[in-house]
Amino acid sequence: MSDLLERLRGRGWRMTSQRRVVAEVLNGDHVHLTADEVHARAARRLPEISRATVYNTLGELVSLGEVIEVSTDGRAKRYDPNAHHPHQHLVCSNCGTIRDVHPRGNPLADLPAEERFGFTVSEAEVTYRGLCPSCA
Amino acid sequence: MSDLLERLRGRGWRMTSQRRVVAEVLNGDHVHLTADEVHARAARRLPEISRATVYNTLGELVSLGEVIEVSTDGRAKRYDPNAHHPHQHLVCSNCGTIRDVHPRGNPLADLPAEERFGFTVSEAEVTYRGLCPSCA
DNA sequence: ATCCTACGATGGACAGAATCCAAGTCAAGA
DNA sequence: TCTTGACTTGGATTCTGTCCATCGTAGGAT
Repeated sequence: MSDLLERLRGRGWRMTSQRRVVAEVLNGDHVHLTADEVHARAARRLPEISRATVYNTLGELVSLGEVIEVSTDGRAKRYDPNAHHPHQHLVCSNCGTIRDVHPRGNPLADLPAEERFGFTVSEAEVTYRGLCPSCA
Repeated sequence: MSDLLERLRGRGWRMTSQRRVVAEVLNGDHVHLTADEVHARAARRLPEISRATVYNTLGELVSLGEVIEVSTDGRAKRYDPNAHHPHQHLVCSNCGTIRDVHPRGNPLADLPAEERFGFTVSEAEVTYRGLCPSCA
C-alpha cells in the first residue's frame, strides 16, 4: 500500500528516508514483523538506520491507526500493516506462524451487558491457537 | 483451591516449601498477578525465595494446566489460577484492571473451516478492551 | 538557490522481564 | 539415617523496549 506514504504526508508527516523505508518494509498482506525484524529489513536498504528510529516510527504508525500492534506470545510485539480491514489472528502454537483470519459475526456482540461490569467496551481481540499444517 | 496441592502431589510433584507458598499465593478468583507480584507475596511468607524459583514454579503450573498465562498488555505476563472454568478477559485500556468474563457461545465455533487454513485449531483467546467505570 | 529552525535521527545508556547456569540444598524413598 | 536426583539459589545474561543529549536535515521562508 504505497498510498500509505501519501496519507502520511497529508497528515503533516515530515518525510524522511528512514520513515519511508520503514513504511516500505511494512507492505503487503500477512506481514507480522517484530520491531527487530523491521529494523533488519530496513537496514538492508538504509544501513545507518537506528533501532530507536524504527521504534519511534512504528509507535507513530500505531497511533495514527495505520499499523496494529499484536502481541500473541508475550515475546516481542509484532506490527501488522493490515489495519484497514478488521481481522483476527490464527497462531501456530509450535512455530509461531501467524495468519489473518475473519471469524463470523462480531466478537463484541457476544459479551452480554451483565458481563461488562460497567466497562465501556470498545474492542475485542481474538487469538486462535493451534497447529499449522507443517507442525501437525 | 487447596486440592491444588493434592493434585500436584498426585502428579509426582516434589513438595517443597517454595512450591507450596507459590501455589498458596495463587489462590482465589480474579487473581491476575505478575511473576514479580507473586514473588513479592511469596516472600512475605518465605523471605529467601528466589525469583528464579517463582518463574520455574509458575512455568510448571502452566504446563500442568493448573494456571493460565495471560499477556494482555505486552508488559509482564500475568498468571491466572482460574484454569478449570473457561473464561475470557476484559481489560481496562487505561489502568490495566482485569476481569474474568464469560461471553455467549463458543468463540472457536465462529471460525469457519475455510478460514482455518489447514490448522488444527484448539483454542480461542478473547481480550475485550475498554474503559472501566473509574477510568471512564 | 540558500538559509533557518524545529522536527527527526542517532547511538549509547538504561530499565524491565525473563532465562540460564554452576553450585549448594533438601524431600522422600531405600 | 543415608543417598541421590530433583529443586533452589543468586548472579550473570539475554531480550525487548525506552530515554536522552546531541547532531542532522526537510521543507518553508527569503
